[in-house]
Amino acid sequence: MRNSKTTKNTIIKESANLFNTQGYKATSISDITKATGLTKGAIYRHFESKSDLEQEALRSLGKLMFNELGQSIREAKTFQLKMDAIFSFFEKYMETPLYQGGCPLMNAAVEVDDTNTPLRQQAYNMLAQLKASVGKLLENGIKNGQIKPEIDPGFYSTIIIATLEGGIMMSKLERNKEAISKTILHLRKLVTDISI
Amino acid sequence: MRNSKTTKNTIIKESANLFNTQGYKATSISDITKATGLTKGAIYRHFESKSDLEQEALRSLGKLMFNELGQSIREAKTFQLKMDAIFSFFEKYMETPLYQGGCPLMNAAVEVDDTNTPLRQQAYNMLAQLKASVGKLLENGIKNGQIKPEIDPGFYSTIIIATLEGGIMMSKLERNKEAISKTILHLRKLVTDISI
DNA sequence: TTATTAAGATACCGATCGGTATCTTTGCAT
DNA sequence: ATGCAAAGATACCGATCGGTATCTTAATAA
Repeated sequence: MRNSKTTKNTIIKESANLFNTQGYKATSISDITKATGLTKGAIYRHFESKSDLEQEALRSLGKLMFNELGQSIREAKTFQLKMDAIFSFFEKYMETPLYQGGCPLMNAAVEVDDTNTPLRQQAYNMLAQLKASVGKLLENGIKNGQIKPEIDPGFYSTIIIATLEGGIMMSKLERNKEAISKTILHLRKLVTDISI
Repeated sequence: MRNSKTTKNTIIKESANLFNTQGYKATSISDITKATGLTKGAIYRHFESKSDLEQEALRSLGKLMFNELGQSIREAKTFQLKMDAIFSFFEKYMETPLYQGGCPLMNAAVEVDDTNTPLRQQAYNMLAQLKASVGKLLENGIKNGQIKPEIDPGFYSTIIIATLEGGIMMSKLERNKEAISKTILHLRKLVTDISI
């Protein structure tokens, strides 16, 4: 019947775009009806509440992000190339057609960090997953003798993510790639420094 | 008459706290009446619109930030100590009584970066000012023979700010100082590296 | 002491918020 | 072709939004 799954996905995609650009609280169901061409009644048939939709939207953005990131990493064969893949992924945040509004992790994190909502827990989990991914890469780099064994994966994954996210924030505000490009240049040097 | 200036300052301070924790759009005038004990009529006697109040609140947060930062820097006498002053200032963001909700620059930036509001321009100016401050410090360090002359102040000020802001975002989300402490440890090493 | 005037309170405005009860339409199984 | 169940539209709910007109209260100058 007017394919339920398809429309649900449409709602998630359109609302994810709105949430990620305007913010979660600042985006109304009315905004989503305009973006989807559906009515409020139709939307509430697929989602229990706005909070429910927010969570599904962020989950969708997270999947998009980690799928793309994971694929890029998998395709790169050496440690240095895998790190490069991460860097170019984040550099493309400024113009990626994957989703608009910048990094979904940062957007959600800054909006909800002072709350105790399901969305906050979700953002927290996204950050943990990202840290684990980068950390795992560094661990493997050590195992394979590509990185100096004395480096701490937990430490460097934090440094790398913080630098990237900060660079994205600055580039989004300045509306050019300067900041993110500089931070990535710096991180490439960092990777060289810890490489054998 | 019931000191106008004092009440205006109260409104700015209380609303700044709310804006910086809950977000600008997510904070209603009603929230501000509850926080100040004043009525809507009283608030609108001092501010033309909510947007006006938002701008004055962010301006107030910016002043607080730059005054405190500027004083810490002025009190430190060597380049390395001045950089240290910046780092400890940002490390204290997690628990400072100066204001709640984390870095006002990042909070405003992430909320408004996809808009074309006066608030966005204000956040942009704050970032420019912060970059200029750190850049100036690096320039002086070169002049005084404390930093290697080949380093680019614009480059390093971007790196330093991005890393700090990213660290704050992570620490706010994780609700502990781990991330910001790690990023600062990394930046201290960076400062050592570019020092003579 | 009183007149003046600014500060603050009260009561309201239309619009929009998230949400829902109910009706209509559509696609599919029979 | 027809009955049925699911998808979507319509019309509404009370609450709250930003904002304002008007009234009351209080500080000050005379």
